[in-house]
Amino acid sequence: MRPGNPEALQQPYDPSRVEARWYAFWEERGVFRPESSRPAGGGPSAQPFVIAIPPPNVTGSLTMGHLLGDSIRDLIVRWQRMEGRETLYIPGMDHAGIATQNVVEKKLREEGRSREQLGREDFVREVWAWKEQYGGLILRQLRRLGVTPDWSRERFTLDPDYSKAVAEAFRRLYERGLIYRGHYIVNWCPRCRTALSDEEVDKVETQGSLWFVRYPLKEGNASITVATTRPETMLGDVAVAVSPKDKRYAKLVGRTAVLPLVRREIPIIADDMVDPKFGTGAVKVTPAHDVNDFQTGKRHGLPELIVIDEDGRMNDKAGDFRGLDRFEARRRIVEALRDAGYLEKVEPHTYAIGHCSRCETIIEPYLSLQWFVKMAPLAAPAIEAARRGKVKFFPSRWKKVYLYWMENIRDWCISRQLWWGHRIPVWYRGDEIAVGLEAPAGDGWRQDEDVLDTWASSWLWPFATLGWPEQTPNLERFYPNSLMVTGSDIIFFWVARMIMAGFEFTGQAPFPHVYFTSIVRDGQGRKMSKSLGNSPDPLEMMERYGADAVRFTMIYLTPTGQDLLFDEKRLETGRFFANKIWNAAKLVQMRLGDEDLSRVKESALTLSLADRWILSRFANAVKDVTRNLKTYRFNEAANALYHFAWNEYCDWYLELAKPRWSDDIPQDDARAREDRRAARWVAWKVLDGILRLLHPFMPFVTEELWQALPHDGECLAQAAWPKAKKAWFDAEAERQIAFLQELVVAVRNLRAENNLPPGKRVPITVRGRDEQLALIAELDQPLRALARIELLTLARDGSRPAVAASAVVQGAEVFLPLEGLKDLDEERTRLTTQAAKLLDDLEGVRRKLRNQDFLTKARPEIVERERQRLAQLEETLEKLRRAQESLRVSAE
RNA sequence: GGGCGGGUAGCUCAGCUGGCAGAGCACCUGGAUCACAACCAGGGGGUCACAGGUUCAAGUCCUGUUCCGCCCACCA
Repeated sequence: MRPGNPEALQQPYDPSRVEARWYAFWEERGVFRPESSRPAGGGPSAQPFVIAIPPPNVTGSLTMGHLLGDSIRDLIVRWQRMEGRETLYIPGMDHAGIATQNVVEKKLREEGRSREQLGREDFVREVWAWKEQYGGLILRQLRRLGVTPDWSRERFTLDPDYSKAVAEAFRRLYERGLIYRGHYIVNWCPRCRTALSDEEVDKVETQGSLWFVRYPLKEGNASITVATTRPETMLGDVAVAVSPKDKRYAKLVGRTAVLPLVRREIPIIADDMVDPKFGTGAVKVTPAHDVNDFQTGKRHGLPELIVIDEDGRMNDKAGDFRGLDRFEARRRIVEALRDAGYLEKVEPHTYAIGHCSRCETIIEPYLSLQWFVKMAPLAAPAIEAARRGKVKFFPSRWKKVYLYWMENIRDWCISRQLWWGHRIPVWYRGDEIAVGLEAPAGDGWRQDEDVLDTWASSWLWPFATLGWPEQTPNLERFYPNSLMVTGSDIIFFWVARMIMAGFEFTGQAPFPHVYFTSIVRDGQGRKMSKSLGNSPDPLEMMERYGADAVRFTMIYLTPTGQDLLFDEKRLETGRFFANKIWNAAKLVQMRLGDEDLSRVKESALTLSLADRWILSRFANAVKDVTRNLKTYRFNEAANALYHFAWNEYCDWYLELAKPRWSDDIPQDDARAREDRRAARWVAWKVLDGILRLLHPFMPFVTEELWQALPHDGECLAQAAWPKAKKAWFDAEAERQIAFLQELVVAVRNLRAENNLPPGKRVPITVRGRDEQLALIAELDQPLRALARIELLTLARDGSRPAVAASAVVQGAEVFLPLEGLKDLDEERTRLTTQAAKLLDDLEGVRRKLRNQDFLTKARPEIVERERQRLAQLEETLEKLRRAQESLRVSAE
């Protein structure tokens, strides 16, 4: 097929022109639909490749973190598609309960309205309106990045179908007795005014105080002193506890203390939870405001006295302190205790305080009626799966983190006191309870007021997006998914729970592999965040450097299993690389001639040494890139491709090819014309291969170039992934070209070290073995160009220039005459330094080879290699010395 | 308190199965050579955190120390 794009390749490369044009082209062709990559006649053995996007928050916009994750996912998706697998990439969004409600409430506040004013129904309507108008920005941004999910399958976690799945999951768990409702201490955010799961609480080490407060006994003058970090909760104290083993307090157990300030009488009890070594060994017990105390209270049948309300203010039970914010109350209470002589002392104390992961407000342990999922039964198969390798983590160390969490799992509080989300599918009528999405028949049913934790819907993502609970053809074909790619920061929130849900609801793991991406940090290693303002705007990055450059660079930079320290300047790597490929393609296009190379058979060509070399290197690159993709070493894959394309194909092959495809080749020189044809074909073939390999990294520029060159097929995005042809591997050609490369480098080096301008052509004499001289003769022309040689003399023996700089390459001597130069000191110094280094190396090798243990114990090929190295070093040194000698002589 | 990861060139990091320490950026020198100055050519730069050990051989494996980062954790 002839070039599809007649437009000349512009220069320099301008990503914005190219990137605007291809997305619609792919979309129109249906490239993103799984059917488009379904292999013809693909039987049941042809396993599809399925991956789901971690649904971004509907409120979200693209961050640098997304840029990495989405680049990696699309890299894999495009690669798998080119491998010929039926490929499905499922897009969608998360309704993100708290986050979204917060955003809309904030907007209302700015408008002087509130959700309470609106009421539940209108508020929810308001959020939907917001979603339609502003939501999903992130998905539109993903198009700019060039990612290719099947948009026709986009899902939202609040879609009717999805909501059905969520309610059904709840119902099944309820029927199995894995869901219960009860009064327990939960993590409460007084600002969001909702319960949270343990995972939604960030613990922050904080320098606080330990207050020692004296509680007088009811009878006598004695007292007992407790230590507390939260004096304000003393208003809710219902007991003082000591360790049953603690002799100091043994005779106080059973007696009654009087709570200071409020003068309430409370018992002194013994309980094992008390550590006699901490504080005074006596603990105030506040069942309504502390998890431990709650359990102690249950054990001893103590009342639960709530003194802080859901806004974090002291309530009516708090007497004089009622209405105060909890921290203000703390100050006042400490003050009052001090004034009344109850405060014994204050010690500095460091401890971890929980903060709301959404709004940073300090969490209040709060006694309330909530819904919970019993997790241990769900964890069991998920633990088993990880242990047996049914689910594998990359990097593997996450397995340990996952298992530790799973094995110590606690029940999950899933009710949220919000309005935006899946309303809990439970209905009440008097003492009756019914579970289901719809109200049961009959009057008087009232639905639970709360909604579900967002993660209690997204944990169904891998199968609810495919139609579960219905046994749809999609579910049948595309479940389980093939891979999950996400950040390790949501391993517990989401990954672990998806695995549990997979087993619980579908009887199998939702995916066999989980790849965790790097966390993107700024140059100083700080996590990128909106509040710090240290995250560059991804859209701006794409405008400035191109989406291709951003994608490539992020992948090129991401270390396996390590954080990624991002610096905008690094994006130049990708931009320059795109430009390099662009220019290489321009050169090749200019030199291809009129023949349609995509129809030329390799077998009809006579390949030169350089051709065989680059095809061999290309086969190696294909192997390398593919292997690194398979093992999730994406940076290595990018690296291998970068270096092959730039340092081998561009730096050497194209240079070697240039003289061969000159326009000046006479009509009647059949051999030269044949050779030109081979060079054209190989240059095109390898470039075509590079574009294919590079396409998943840089989809836009590669599609543009591929279309502009001879190509087979209509669309690079649907072209086949290159194969490393066995016949192309050619160790001999690689060895031979390596020699010539060393030779060229040696000449350039001699020139530079002796201050000869790089442009000046110099006469060079090479003395070496027949084979070496033959090789040089074979590539005579390109060598002259590469090393800027004007006259290349090959000498098997004796003859050498009288005054010359010299180097030794694999035993061959290279001479560069220095007759015209007065000062030979530079060359002398150079030779001396080189000889000294050589001598060092030589000594090392000799020491090794003198070592009997090395000779007997090292693998034979290692010993052999050292022997050869010794011989070569000796030969080189010898020749270097002769060169030194000749310079000395000539100086006299 | 428990666990995990890291410390390699000025900076950011590769280094996979133990076998001649690497890349990009930065720096220095030279260069308008007809794909590319977003380029090309050449160069300097290392106590592989520290201390032991295993091994013929250690950046790589083991032990300890130290510094940095992260995660988990109901001592009030």
